[in-house]
Amino acid sequence: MSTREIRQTLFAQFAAVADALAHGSRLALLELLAQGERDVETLSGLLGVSVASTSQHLQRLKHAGLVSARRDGRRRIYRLASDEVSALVLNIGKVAEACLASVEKIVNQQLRAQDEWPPVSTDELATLSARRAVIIVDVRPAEEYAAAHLPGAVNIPLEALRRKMSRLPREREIVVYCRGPYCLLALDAMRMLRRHHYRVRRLEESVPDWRRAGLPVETGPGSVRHARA
Amino acid sequence: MSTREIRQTLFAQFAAVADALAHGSRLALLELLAQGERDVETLSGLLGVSVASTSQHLQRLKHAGLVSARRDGRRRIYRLASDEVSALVLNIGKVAEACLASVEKIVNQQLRAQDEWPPVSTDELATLSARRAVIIVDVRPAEEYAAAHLPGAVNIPLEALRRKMSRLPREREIVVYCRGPYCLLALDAMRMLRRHHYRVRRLEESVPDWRRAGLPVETGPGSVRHARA
DNA sequence: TTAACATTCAACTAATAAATTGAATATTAT
DNA sequence: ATAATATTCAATTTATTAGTTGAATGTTAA
Repeated sequence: MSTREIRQTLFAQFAAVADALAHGSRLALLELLAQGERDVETLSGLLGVSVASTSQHLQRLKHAGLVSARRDGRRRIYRLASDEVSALVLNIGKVAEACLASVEKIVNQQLRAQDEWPPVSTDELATLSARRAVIIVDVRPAEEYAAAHLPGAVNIPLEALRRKMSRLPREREIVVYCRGPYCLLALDAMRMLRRHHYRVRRLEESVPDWRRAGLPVETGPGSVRHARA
Repeated sequence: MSTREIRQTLFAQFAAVADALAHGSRLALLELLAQGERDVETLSGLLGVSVASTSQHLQRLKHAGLVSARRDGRRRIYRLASDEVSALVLNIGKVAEACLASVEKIVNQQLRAQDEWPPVSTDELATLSARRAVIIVDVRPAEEYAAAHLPGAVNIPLEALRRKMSRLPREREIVVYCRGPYCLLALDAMRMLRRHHYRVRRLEESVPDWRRAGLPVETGPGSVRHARA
């Protein structure tokens, strides 16, 4: 195999990975799978895309090696091949922000502008959390919280927030997080909490980043105490 | 603009970036442009792809915001929009290595296997270089060396190496580098030097990484002394 | 065994992409 | 002005892709 052939083969394979990423739905699927494994129908629902279409996108991702699948009864459960994949998706987002004016505009006007205060950094959160100065709220769906969440975080899915908000004390600052910087759940939560005069900031990092950084995550469902009306 | 629309727009734009990367020739173009700006004809020659095709690939990259172009006389000079783009290309390579068995095999058998000793790390090189324990050899073409090279490196393009090798002292260890981990120039150089009983290792990082890490690079052509027969 | 279910497969349509060719454009040199 | 040059544009062919529909597969529950 000549030097030239090796180079061409390598870059062609890299291109195959990029090709697998080259569709909005597939990127959204990877963002979801970064939170934990899921079956096809659930993904289809969360995405708002037909089951057949979702299945085919998942198969393309699998063919590119970015996800793997296993059977569980009559369901097929897909999972990310590696946390590196979600880092790659974030990297694409970062480059898109840097290189595409249209993206930069959306991010600044629609996402960043909601943040009256700058997002909390991972380091800062560690400090605040250690001296119990903040309440960490995970606003993702219960399944994703159960798969992995930040140590000490409580789970209040966005859809339940209005109902359960009253349990949150107003004295302590609240830090919300969701699936990552391009997930909008935390922004919606922040807006809602601010309207009710909570002090709330956002954590940009999320579980996949946290785990990739070698920091510990907790697993298991939210407490029954919180889940009761 | 609804939350859902924002999310879909964002991911669609991210997908456009991935789409721009989804071709072997375009990834190879980005690797070349990461070394410094270049005109279309030169890129076409280095790539071994027709001028028209090269031009069209460059335009797609430009449309995605990954490169920019300026005129210089009758030439059109393309350059990377940001060093982040070359980091993204490396990230894709890394994920491809982790996720695609075929890539992992090629990298291990064809690239890594050539390294009898592990590559030099950036930190190690800094130490070795500070006490003049090594000679750093940049085996890229002269234009790329001139655009930016590691401090203290001498330029011996691979094609000139056989002729100029004798100038290298055998007492000191040699560290070679080229365009990055997926460029094969340094490997060829290493093989050639080892056949002539030089002690030689490889630096995996390259100029774009070096610069992105905030380390200083030098510019300017190689010395006349070295260029003379 | 049969029915119900989750997922995949196969076939189809419409849209998009890659490479090639020759013409068109813009800049410099004569 | 005119010729030469570097690049882009336009048109073409061929191949690939996304989404839809309905049938096929494989698993569990009745």
